[in-house]
Amino acid sequence: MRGNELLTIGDLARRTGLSVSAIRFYEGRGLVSAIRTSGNQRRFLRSDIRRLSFALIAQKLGLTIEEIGAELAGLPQGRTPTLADWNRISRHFRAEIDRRIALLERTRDKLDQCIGCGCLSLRKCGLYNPGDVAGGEGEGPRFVLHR
Amino acid sequence: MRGNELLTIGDLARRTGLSVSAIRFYEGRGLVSAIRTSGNQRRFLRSDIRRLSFALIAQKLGLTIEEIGAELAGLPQGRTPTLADWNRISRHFRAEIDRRIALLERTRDKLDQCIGCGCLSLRKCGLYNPGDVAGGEGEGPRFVLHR
DNA sequence: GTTTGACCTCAACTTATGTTGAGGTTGTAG
DNA sequence: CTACAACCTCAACATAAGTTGAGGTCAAAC
Repeated sequence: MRGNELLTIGDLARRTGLSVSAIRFYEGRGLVSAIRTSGNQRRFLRSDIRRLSFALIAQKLGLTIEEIGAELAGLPQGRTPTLADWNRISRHFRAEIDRRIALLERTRDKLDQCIGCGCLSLRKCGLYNPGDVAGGEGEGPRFVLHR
Repeated sequence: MRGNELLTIGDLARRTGLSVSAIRFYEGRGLVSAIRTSGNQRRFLRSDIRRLSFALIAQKLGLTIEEIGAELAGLPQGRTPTLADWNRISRHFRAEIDRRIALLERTRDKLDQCIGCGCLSLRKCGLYNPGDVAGGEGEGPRFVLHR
C-alpha cells in the first residue's frame, strides 16, 4: 500500500489474512473484482477487505464459495456495506447456525438414547438400521439420522 | 445372500445402503476386510454390516475415513461389537458433537452481538477484524472467530 | 537506468471421498 | 452346460477449494 486509495493484491492479502493465490481464486469466482493498471496488475478497493471478511466468516459457517458469491452479489461492488446489508446477511447466517445446532442436538439425543438402551440388540436403536436384524429390506443406516 | 453365513459385496451394499464401489473403497482404507473365494470374489462377515453402520454414523458426525478407521481398529474383525466397544466409541462421538455445538453457539453469540451493536462501525465487532479500521497490522479476520 | 520484489497467466498438482467405465472373470439358475 | 448378472482390477474422472511452479512482466527505490 502506497498511501493512495487503491490496494495491490499483496496489500489485500495482508489485510485479510488470505493468500494471494486465494484472492485470485476468489476473483475468478466473483467474490471480488479488481480494476487493472495499465500494466495489467490488479488494484482493489478498500471495501474489498470487508467483502472478503464477509466471505471468510461465511466460510467458517460452512457456506460454499458459490453460496457466498450469491450473498455478496447483493452488495454492490465498491460500496461499503450498509447496516441493512449486514442485517440481511446476518439473518441468513443466524438461521444457518441455528439449523446446524438443531441437527447436532437431534443427533446427540439419538446417541444418548442409544447409549442408554444398550442397543447393541440393534432392535430399537435410532442410529442403527433396524433392517439389519428385522429383515432384508429397509433403507439402510445411510438414511437413519433423520436429518 | 444365499442363505449361508457370508455376504457378497452386493449383499453388503444392500444391507448398508452403501454403493458397491464405496465398500471397495472402504476396504482399501481398512474399514472392513474381506475374505476371498477361490475365484477372487469378496465375502464379508455379518458383523461387517455393523462396522459399516458405525462408519456411516461417524461420518455424519464429520469424522474422516482415517479417523473412523482408527476407531474401528479397536473392534476386532469378525467379532460383534460389545456394549463396552459401543460405549467407548459413543463417548468419542458424544464429545465431538458437544464440541461442535459449543463452537456454533459461540459463533452465534458473536453474531448476535454484532447485529445488536450496529457494528458496521467495524470498531467493536467480534467477527470483523478491528485492524481493518485501527491500522495496518493485526491478524486479519481469518483468526477472528476464536475457535 | 537498473535492479529486484511483487505482480501476471496458465496448467498441473493436492486432499478427501468416492464414481464411472473398460475390459475381463465368476458363479449360479435354468 | 450355458447364459448372464454380479463380480474383479485398474485408471480416469468428479468436486471443492485452493496451492505450486514455470515462464514472463511491472513498478518503484536507488
